[in-house]
Amino acid sequence: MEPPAPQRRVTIVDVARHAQVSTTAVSKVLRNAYGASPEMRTKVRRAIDELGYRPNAAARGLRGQTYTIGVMLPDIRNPFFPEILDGITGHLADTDYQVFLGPGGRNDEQAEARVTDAMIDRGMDGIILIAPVSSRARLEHIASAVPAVVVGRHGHSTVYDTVTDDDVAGAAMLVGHLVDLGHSRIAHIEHHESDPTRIAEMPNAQRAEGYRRAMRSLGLAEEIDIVSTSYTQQGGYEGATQLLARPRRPTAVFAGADIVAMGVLEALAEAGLSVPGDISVAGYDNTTFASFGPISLTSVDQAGREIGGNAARLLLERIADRRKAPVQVKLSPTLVPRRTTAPPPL
Amino acid sequence: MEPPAPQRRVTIVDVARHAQVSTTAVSKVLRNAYGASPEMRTKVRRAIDELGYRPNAAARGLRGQTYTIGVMLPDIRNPFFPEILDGITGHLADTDYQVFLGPGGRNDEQAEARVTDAMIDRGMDGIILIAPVSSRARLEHIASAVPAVVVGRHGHSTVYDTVTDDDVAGAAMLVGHLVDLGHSRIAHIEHHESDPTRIAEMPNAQRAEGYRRAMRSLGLAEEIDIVSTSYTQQGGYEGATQLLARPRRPTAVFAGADIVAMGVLEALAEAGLSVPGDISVAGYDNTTFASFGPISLTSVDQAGREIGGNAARLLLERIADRRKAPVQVKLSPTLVPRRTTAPPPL
DNA sequence: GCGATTTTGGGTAACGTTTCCCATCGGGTG
DNA sequence: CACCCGATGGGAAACGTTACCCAAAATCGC
Repeated sequence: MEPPAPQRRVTIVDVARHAQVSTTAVSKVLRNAYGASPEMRTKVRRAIDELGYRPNAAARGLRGQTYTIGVMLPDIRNPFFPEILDGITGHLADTDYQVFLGPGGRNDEQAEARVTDAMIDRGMDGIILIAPVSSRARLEHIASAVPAVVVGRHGHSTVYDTVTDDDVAGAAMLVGHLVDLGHSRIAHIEHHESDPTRIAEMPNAQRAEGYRRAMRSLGLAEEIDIVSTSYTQQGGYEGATQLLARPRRPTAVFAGADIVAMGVLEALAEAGLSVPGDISVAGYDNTTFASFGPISLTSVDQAGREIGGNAARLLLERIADRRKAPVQVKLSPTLVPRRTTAPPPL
Repeated sequence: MEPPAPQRRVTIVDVARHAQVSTTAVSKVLRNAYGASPEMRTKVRRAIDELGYRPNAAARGLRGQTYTIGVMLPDIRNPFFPEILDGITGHLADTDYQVFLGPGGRNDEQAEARVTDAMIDRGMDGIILIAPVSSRARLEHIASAVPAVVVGRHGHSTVYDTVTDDDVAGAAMLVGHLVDLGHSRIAHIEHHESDPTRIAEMPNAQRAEGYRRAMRSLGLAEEIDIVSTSYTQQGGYEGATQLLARPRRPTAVFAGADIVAMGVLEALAEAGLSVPGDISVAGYDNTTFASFGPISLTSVDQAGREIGGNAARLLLERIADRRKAPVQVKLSPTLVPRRTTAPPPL
């Protein structure tokens, strides 16, 4: 008794033999290439179905395309990514491309390098980098090896396309909202960024800049008050603690990200302050939990699906023509007022 | 002026020439295979570094391994997955394997099939399926094509290993906790499952079963009250609405998942009921937002990292020996009491 | 009708690795 | 000193697909 033979996979040769044609013909049919008559097509397709043939991606990759798109995701916990991903997969659903996600590590350039290298090694046809923290040079290096689209990094490049949300405008909208409610002492918690090559490109910097500009243009330059921590719950907690220690406490806190706002809410609750009665709080990203009843956080919604859809579209265009001129798409966020913002106490 | 040649990638042949050895020798060094002297190894490694050579995964895949592990993720929004993923990547960090995530679709067997087929087409060395909804037959089919580990499906198989959390025990712990607080009218919101081939295998069914058994063994068989909706926020909202319409309202609601509990909290808030003053609420999964200050949801923590770590370990073992006997690992959850549960109103 | 052109189909050489061999070389054994 | 053996290195054939050709047949233009 032999062990059951590990059943060799059906190859293009098997299909060719079964359909009584050449492998070239089968290949042409598979790729909808020129040079196959309608009868040939139906004959081959029938053989494919009968044998349950599926092309071997490795063999294809050796010759060129792998029909695979890589999406680098630095932090899978960021609840904002699913929206982008939906946009990407939605756009790619009708194509032959398959999307795979490469998990990076939070703020970890090395992990990003590892993942992107792995994608390149695997001959992926294109890469979408979501909010990468890698240096500009590194991004250009990647893009020179494979068609790439960068999401969430402001700043132009000659080799890759970018899709961003207008963070400056979003921050300004939020400040406007708070001012309309009657606030003037509005503080901001930002993510600390030290690397000079990245500084202006990162969304956190843009949000802080949008905050500054809006405050100035609304005549509140004197009230500008920024605390630098990080875009984490912990960062929000610490930031709020610092703000509460101010002699003149702010009446509203604009946290640079929803997760930061969570930390702020926690600190305020511990301090016995009510939201929005004593102090208003707003986040950014409109993540899933922002809408949860007990939280109901005022936030700014980035058009996640559109970001993803645009990224996918640009990538396909770049795959089709690697030397096309790079495009920058900037989308507009929308304000989502909820129950954590209200007029300041009298 | 030529356009800059698209700079051919460095191949094993280039390395061999540069080191003045055969490609065979380079290959041996790369794979730490037998038949290369120490001097040969250093010489080749130097050439690899100098040229910045990286092996082409497609070519490797054509001959055998791709050093790629696929993780199928049906719902990227489920905030419980990152823990599992951390466990997986942590376990695989020191190996040559690279992890890629394949996004499925919520409760979408077809999407799962598409992703898993794509993984097989790409010659991935092994696949981890997280909480798949596919039929048993389909899972066995996958596992017969490639080493596979299934996470979150109870029920044994002869071809794949499984890693699960003891959902029956987790549900029982939660019921015990509520009973200890003094509750007896404890209702449960479950995810409706109709497919008979899956029914006993799915975690939702196990949680409901754990609830039933615990209620019975605590002498509360009469009080068993299950509402069947779905594991979504909407499902929680609807479930709670149904429960509030009961003539004898429950004093505690055990939602089958944290996200369900969010819907419950929303419905209760709308009904003007306070939590936990009027009614206690508990979830399951201990997702990130459960710990947020304003929510502070009592939940059950699955040992996510351990689940992932075990899955990765079992997969590597199975890759090493495809005919080893299948293993079932069942881990124990822990209760995380927070502020949404308290003694019932008098 | 006849040369020119288009359509149709296939042969075959890559692509970059791995793996199965075999050849060579030193040195130990009888 | 003949023989054998282990260690070391390399030649060459796959792996499954695509793309560049070329040949034959069918169609077209006049």
